[in-house]
Amino acid sequence: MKTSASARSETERVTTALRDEIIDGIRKPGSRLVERDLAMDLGVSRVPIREALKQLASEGLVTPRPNTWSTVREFTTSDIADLNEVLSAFEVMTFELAAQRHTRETLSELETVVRRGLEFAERGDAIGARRAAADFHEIVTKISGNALLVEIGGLLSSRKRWLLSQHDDLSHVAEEHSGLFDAIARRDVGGIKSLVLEHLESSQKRQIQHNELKHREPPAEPADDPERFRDDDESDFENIEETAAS
Amino acid sequence: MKTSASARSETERVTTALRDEIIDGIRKPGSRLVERDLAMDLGVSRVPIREALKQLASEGLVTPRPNTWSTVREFTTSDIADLNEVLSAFEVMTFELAAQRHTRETLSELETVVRRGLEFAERGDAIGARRAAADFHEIVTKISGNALLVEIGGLLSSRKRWLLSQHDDLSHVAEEHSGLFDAIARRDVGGIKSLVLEHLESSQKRQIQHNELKHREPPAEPADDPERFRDDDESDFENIEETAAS
DNA sequence: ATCTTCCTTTTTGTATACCAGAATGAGACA
DNA sequence: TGTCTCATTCTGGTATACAAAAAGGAAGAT
Repeated sequence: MKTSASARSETERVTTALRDEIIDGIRKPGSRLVERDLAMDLGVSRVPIREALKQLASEGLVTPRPNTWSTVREFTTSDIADLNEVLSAFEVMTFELAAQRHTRETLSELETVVRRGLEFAERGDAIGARRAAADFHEIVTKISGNALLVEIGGLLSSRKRWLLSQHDDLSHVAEEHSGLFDAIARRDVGGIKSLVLEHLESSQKRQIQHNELKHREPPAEPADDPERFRDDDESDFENIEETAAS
Repeated sequence: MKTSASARSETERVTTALRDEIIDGIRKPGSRLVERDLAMDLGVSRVPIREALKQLASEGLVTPRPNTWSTVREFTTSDIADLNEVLSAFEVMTFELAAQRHTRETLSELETVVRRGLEFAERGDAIGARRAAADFHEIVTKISGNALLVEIGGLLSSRKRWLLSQHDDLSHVAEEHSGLFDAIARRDVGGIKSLVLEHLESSQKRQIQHNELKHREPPAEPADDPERFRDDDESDFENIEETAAS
């Protein structure tokens, strides 16, 4: 039961398990993540749990609070706006680089995934389509040839997966990926930017549309902030100034 | 002085200490980071050390290897190229947003730092100038108003500090920061991009100039990647490895 | 002399137990 | 009703132990 699959360490297994549970909505936003409980749940000691929680915190899926339990992150509309904003810069860059640097092999790998995505979408397999969509972006990042970009892509991948999990109409996504693939294939470095931005924008619209419908009930506090400013959570985050001293 | 009272946890203290030692070159690239030894060195148990190492690995300052010791990261020219590439997208976005979203208060805070940088540079205080330069970028990121951008900026900050530590002529940097500040102040969203790119480029030139070639081999893969050259000259001598450990 | 193979050492990964201190939550008190 | 106090709950950290994996070296084979 615990020896599920190809995982090299307990920490990794735990991290993967928790991440999936959070993204799949099994762990509700705002719910407590208590180390001892998780340790018993997953049949390991507190050590791997601690490391997993730290990792997931860095991926933005859990909200740690000093000296107390962590919680499953509650994404606000402003969080999502920030994410889309960042994505619009990073993805453009990634695709432009990929269009320049792809090779025969990497391109055919990408084509396979695009095809798979289209098939899944056509026959209504949301889970498969989502996986293909995530794979597509991951492979494009790899093709970009920039190791740091891959790293950042990995950091953002959980959030991206979360975004994808928020809307179920994946057919547009698959088609747009197909168009993006074509642009990469013909090395259309100049034209790919607008395609990427359109892709993000249309994806964004579907998020909002879908999001407003499933308005989750406040787990604790109805922290509704229509403004751009974040009200709560000013405590964590590295203190910017602090060490000034001089 | 160095260890100001602002450290909240052992892990944080350890992380800061190790990070500084690595960036300042006290810990040589490639040297071993053994948990038990570090624990004794820094007078703590293995747990904070482990967490610090994990953190620093995510910041790209240490290279972890499964089931063995970590090492201080050896930056290759390709690593630096990747970093500059990412930075050129990241910083442009950051500054464009900052130019749009700054307020009276944040602007004056920024001005203070710019002034400080100029003063330090003028009187040849490299350490102070470097700190001011790092602060400048950090504050601009904050002004951008995008929490995720701040997060990514934090992740990249160690690498940026490392870059800064590689060249000692900080007067250009301070002056360019002053120019960037002006552009932000006058909300010159259209014109700031070229300024940022120039800033990065000139900084990059000084890096190369100062940076003696110390390469390592890129991951074993035949570079089917003709566009891009990262000047591989021969060498890759049996690197110094952990000659010292002192 | 160089390449394998085997064995010892080193070091991490994980478990377990325990403690101090901070945050929480509930009850006492004004 | 509000706030103060205090027990409880958790985390952050220490210490210790042990299995498993990698590294390093030595013996043996070619």
